[in-house]
Amino acid sequence: MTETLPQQYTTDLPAAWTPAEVEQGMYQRWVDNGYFTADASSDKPPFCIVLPPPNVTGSLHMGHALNHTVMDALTRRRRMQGYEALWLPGMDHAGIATQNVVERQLAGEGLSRHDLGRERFVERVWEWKAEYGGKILDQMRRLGDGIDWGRERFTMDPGLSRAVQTIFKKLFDDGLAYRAERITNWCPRCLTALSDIEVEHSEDEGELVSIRYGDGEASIVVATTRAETMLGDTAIAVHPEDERYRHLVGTEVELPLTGRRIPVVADEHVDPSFGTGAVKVTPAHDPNDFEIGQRHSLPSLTVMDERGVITANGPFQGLDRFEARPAVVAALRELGRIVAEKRPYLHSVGHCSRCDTVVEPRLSLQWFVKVAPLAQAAGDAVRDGRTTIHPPELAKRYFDWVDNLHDWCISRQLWWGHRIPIWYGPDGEVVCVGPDEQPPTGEGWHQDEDVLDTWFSSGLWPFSTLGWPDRTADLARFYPTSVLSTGYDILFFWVARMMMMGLYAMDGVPPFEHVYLHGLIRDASGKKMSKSRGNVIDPLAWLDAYGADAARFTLARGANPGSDMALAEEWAAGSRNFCTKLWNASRFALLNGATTARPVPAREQLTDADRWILDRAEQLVSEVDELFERFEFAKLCEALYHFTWDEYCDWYLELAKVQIAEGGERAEATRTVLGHVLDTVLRLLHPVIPFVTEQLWTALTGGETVVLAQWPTSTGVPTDTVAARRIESVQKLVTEVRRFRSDQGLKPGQRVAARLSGVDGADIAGHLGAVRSLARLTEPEDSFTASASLEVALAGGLVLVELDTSGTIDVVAERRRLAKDLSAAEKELAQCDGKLNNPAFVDKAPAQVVDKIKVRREAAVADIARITARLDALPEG
RNA sequence: GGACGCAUAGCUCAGCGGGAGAGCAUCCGCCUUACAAGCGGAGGGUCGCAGGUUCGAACCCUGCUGCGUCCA
Repeated sequence: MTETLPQQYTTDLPAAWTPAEVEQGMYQRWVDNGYFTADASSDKPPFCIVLPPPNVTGSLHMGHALNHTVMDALTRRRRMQGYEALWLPGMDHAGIATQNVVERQLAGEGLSRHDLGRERFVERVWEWKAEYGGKILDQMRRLGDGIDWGRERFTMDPGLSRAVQTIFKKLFDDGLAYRAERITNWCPRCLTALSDIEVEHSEDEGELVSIRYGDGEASIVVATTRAETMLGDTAIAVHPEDERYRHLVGTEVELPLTGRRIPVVADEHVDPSFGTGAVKVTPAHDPNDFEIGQRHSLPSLTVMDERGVITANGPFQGLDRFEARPAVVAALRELGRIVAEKRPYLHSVGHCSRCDTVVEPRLSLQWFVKVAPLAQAAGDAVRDGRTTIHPPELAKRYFDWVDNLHDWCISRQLWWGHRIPIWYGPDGEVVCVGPDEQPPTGEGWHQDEDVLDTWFSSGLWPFSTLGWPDRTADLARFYPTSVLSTGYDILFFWVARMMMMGLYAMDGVPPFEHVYLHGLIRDASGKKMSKSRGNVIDPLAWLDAYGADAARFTLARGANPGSDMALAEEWAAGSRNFCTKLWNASRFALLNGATTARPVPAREQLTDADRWILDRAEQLVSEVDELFERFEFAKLCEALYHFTWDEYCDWYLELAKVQIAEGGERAEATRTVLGHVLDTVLRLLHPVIPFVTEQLWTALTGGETVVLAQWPTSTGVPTDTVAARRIESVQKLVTEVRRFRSDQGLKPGQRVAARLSGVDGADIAGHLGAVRSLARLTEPEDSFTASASLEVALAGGLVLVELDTSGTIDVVAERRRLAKDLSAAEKELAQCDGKLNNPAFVDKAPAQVVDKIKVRREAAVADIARITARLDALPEG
């Protein structure tokens, strides 16, 4: 057979894989050729992932890199499986973050947003976006994201803004969006309300001050960590059953420093066992106090402005809240009102998740979404299995949240965002304006000043990006989406809200079939990465140093469901080594004429090694498939790594060398097996490491691209167990000889004459050439004198290997080697006897387990006898 | 304060009822004609502690300790 091998490809393959030189051009070719462009009109089954939109201000961090690797792998595999695969990109407008960035820029020019005015400021933000926004999109290209760039979306785009307005109107009309005066989480720095989950609690050091209110008989001690709020107290509350204070309920006591008299009220929500059992009530500055105030019709006295500066008349007016606190305490101390002070006092303090400023509960008029009915539906969709959460342990957390949800504060006192489509009339009219409606005009009409929470528009992402509210082809084709992949840290912020909004907007159809939640990235010692710790690893540094494939493989390989991932530079280097290994193995295969141009010959024309590696590849396909379906990225990477390195490279390539050396039909058959197995591996690896596999696969097959290659499927050929057993025997024999050689200090390259007996019984007579090649043994010649020997127990029987080491052997080393084997066998025997001598075990354990132990025992006994005999035969060392 | 998760080799993690595993790190020997980003070999663990269930527990149950996360 002298047919043409695809030589043009083999010679094209450089000696080394140089990702930096190849990746960008390769990526651009993929995009230009439209491989990632989804066709809504095809008749393929749909597969769709919407990208969790990164902030327009953001840049790529490891968490993104992980999530993108996952999404890309899922999408690429489906594409290869023949799905119409759409991975839809975009960004969100990040209200507070973006406004902050542009305000900082303005501050550099000595301006505030108020100097520009709302309209000009918003223009300015758009200008900023055009110039600096979306850096992350370019970084995504470097990662190799197989994304449909033609469908890129932005939450502030006209289409998505229209979706926001439409859904707001629907919520308003259904009575699910309402305006109310409530205590909300307020950031005195960002000057806006926040939703509950945008507040992060931490245990901070503060002070607990006990203050005596009233005098003499009518005095009550209350404790507080926020002394300055006492200026706004309008009552003291005690538990109605509390005997200590029963006589005071209904009376009034003097509020120090203010001269005001405030009532003592009885409220069941007061915990009589905490502190003195009496609490001060500041309805305008505390959510619990607000509730008490409502129940007892107490006035709400606001004593701070939006920046946290005291407004109450008196000596504290104009002080910041943190200056006012010690000042108030000092003044109270002077009056002899301080009963106790505990400092430092650890307690939970809320911080703005954006800027870390201590959140100030503030009474204000805000818009809310009534979430109860939406949350119920969102919970049910998961409960009844229409949407599956992976890993399932996280579903419980999801339920806990959606089942105990407070109404969602959606208005933000910002300028950058979707302005609330509510117009107020001169006579108190409130009109909600839909997307195709004209807002009312005329004297006294004005639009609500606030914008909507960014998460409100993000919540619409799975359908707004597909064209909703229009009934587009994309929407019909790709909704509900297949998988939503994101970190579990935004399960509530985003996933739960998309579930609520999707079910609400799309007639009860949930937005995803599967929700995959990956873990968080940590440093090598398991600590959270943060700028302050200085342990952040920049993914771009990895892309530069090791290539995109290595970075991706590292992340995918660490992605065990439900657990966080520790990362270190060595991990990436290891992945780079794997890519190099794959490269070199492919180069070897190609240099030796590996090909997919011919089909693999019929089984009976193949060797045990061929059949074994083909069967293993077959098993690998099913294993990888199953692991993909279960989102087990770490395990599927491990399986691919192990097969490629430990089986294909370490054994089959070595065995193939022997077969190719035979020449003729054997060599030709080997070339097709080499080629087909490599082809399978490259296709299986492509979703995770797209670049190197593309170059190798096109070189191997001459095909246009592996991006569109067909995903491997099982052929259904049954495993050849005889071939597998023989190869395992060869592996064991070779390994034992190598071990002997190493123990005896024989150089790896040194060829040693050897005589093998018992190979027929062990059923490996056909593999002597391979054994000799892999163990570096040569045929015994006439002068052969066995100076050393070892026995290897194989599945079929014992093999004796006699070696001519042309000299003496290291008796001490050999004795040590045998002693070790003996000790292992004795331990095995003891273990087996321990079980078999236990009547309860023999009686109750399943027969197959008992039989297995018996077989193991027999083997151990035989080993002991054999090794003991050899030790006895050994000369004194 | 409530809930959950995790404790397995030096490090990071698999395994979750019947012979303790991987990657990295370590030690020894090698530039053996694809690969020193490599090859061959080796060492290393009372599977957090204490009970219990079971013929049998790293694995199931209870308690404890330590660490972490989420919610208040």
